[in-house]
Amino acid sequence: MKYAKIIVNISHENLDKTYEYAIPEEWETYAVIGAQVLIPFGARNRQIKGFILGITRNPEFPPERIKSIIKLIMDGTVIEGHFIQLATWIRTQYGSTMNDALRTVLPVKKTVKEQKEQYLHRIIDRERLFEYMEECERKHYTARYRLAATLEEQEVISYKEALEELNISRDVIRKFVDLGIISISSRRQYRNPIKEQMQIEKKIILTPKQQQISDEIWQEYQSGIRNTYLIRGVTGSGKTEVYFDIIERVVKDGKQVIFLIPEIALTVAMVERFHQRFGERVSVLHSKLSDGERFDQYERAKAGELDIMIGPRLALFTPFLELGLILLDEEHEPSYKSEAPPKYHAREVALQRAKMCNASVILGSATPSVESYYKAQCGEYKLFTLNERVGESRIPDISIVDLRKELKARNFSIFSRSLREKIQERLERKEQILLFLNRRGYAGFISCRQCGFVLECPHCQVSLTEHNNGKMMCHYCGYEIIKPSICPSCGSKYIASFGTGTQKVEEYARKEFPNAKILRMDRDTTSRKGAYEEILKAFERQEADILIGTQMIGKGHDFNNVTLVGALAADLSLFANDYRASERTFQLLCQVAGRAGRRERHGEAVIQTYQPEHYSITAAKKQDYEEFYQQEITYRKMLQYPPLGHLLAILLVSLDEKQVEKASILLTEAAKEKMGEKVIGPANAYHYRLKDRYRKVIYLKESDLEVLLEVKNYLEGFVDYSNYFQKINVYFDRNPLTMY
DNA sequence: AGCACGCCGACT
DNA sequence: GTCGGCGTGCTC
Repeated sequence: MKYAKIIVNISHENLDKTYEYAIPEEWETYAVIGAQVLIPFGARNRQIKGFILGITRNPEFPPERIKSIIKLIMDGTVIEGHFIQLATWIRTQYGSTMNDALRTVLPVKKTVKEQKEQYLHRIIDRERLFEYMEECERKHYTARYRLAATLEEQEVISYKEALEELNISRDVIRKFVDLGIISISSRRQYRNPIKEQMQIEKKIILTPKQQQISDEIWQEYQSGIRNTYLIRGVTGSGKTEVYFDIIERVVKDGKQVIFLIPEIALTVAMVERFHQRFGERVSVLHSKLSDGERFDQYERAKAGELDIMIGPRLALFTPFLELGLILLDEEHEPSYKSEAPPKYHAREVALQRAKMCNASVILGSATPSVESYYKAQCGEYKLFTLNERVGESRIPDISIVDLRKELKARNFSIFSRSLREKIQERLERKEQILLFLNRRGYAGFISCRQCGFVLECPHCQVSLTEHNNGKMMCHYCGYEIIKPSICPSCGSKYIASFGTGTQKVEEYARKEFPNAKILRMDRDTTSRKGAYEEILKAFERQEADILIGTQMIGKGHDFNNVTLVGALAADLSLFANDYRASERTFQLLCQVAGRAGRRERHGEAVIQTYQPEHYSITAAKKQDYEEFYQQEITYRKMLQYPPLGHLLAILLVSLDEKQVEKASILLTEAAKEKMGEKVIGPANAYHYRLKDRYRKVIYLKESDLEVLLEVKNYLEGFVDYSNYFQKINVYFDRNPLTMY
């Protein structure tokens, strides 16, 4: 008798394990890994769906208690065992529940998750509710009273809130629905269909260099070699043309292609270009599509109606049957890393999927991630470089302004003298200006405005961040000191937290340039739907002279009339408290400088900084990736940060402060047993208290990935086994992009 | 998630 | 005694 290990199709943590079922003989040939099955579950044997994760002859569960599979579900949604395998790989690599891993990989399970955002609405008036509350009080229905009292105050509360904060069981909520006191609603998603575009045949002739890259990759492909390629091409060098040429060849060969882009905001423009070149056999897949639309795209892909799928991360899981090539454009972008568990990196998963289906991978970027470039240097990836810009556009002149000198000259404004002059000039000439505030990862570090000194952790070489208790702290190891009042390096009293936001910049700009029309783009002004595009379009139509924004303004749109870009405080991201700060700063500065003078007009960029000698900034001025990389890799080597070592963040979250404290110590001890002093922490997370939950973080640093994954597996088991973790959520994040 | 079980206060 | 609310623990 054969038995199947099955995971049930209900999204709940308690059910995140496999159950063993007997396979009836008549189904044996179809019962393969990845197959969908109908099984009896629980005392009532209610029929639910599940997936086969493995097959065995020796069950772990007492055979006499094992039930049998009812039938296999073969309604066309035969999910390739391929995806189950990929989910298993993701689970072991990144540490998540199997359910979470399956949900990201399989479209079917996605819909289950969406029901989660539910709300309880009071549908009777307060008077009648009062009556009911009295009745509850009389009868000592404590849980019902709690819920009724809350509903008396607020008409709507979230399902989750009721369960967790009021400690109400689901039965009570169901009872309230039956009694007609409340109704339950769930949030819906918006439709966002693809606009059909007329197909315009455009044949572009590649430059010799572009052609050479395409030919070389194609030659290998044809002779059966599957490889990973990294194309480093400066902005405007025509990487896209190379992509298109290879895609066309792979498609003509009868294989399918996945083209990944970093963000949804960029899809529309990209899809248009693909439509013009490849016609109808192209589609998009992203989270803003409705369930139905998304389902259709999966179906079309499976039915062989599509050759190319474009989209952010999730497009990676398009069920193509003969995948030949995966491309990642702007491969260095942090949005390729998932923020929700499983916290996978699309680049790594792409490589894994490619390996499994015998496909090639092309990574492209003007400023590749240090990880990828390192692998290219080691010969693991094949590197191509495109150094020349195509057409007339030239690289802008970039100048660096030392803000310390501004202070000495008693200029306390956020605009240096030279930037102010240049802005004035552009305003007179009716040209446009982008002001860029580099706020990513900004975490309240302290710097000296006289000498540029930044307080750093002596153990981790990241900047310390300020806490409201007057202390400075390291979020890797928990090291802390009392906030100094004078600069430890030069004794100046101009030492303060660097806290300029975009609103402040706007205020200052209005004061300095009262006649200029100013637009601001940040999280506040773009929270409304479509606001992002509106602001960009308005600026494109030259309805404003100055656009102020964060890294959002660095991407996508080409502004013809912009001839000046100012990075107001390049240091802001340089001293974010994570080891990728330098890399990110260099990438942002290169990108944003590239926004100046995209076409015939010549552009200029001004970088204001307290750290003019920092290699991220000097290399950005020269637009010299090689120089930046050499510096950065030495530093990573020294501290064993990725790509030379591996880092695993473990985040513990709980409503109970004491419990999370205790659990974090236990987990640290367990980790230390396995890998000794390579365990750092536990420390309080940067947002120690977030949404009423307490958060502790532990870091593991290890050069051997296999060893690290082994320890991670051990700790996962430890968490499952130990009683101390019942009310604690434990999240794993390997090579995190954000620091906790 | 859904169901059974057992505890406990309230009601006849 | 019996009924019903409410929390807990299990599901192959």
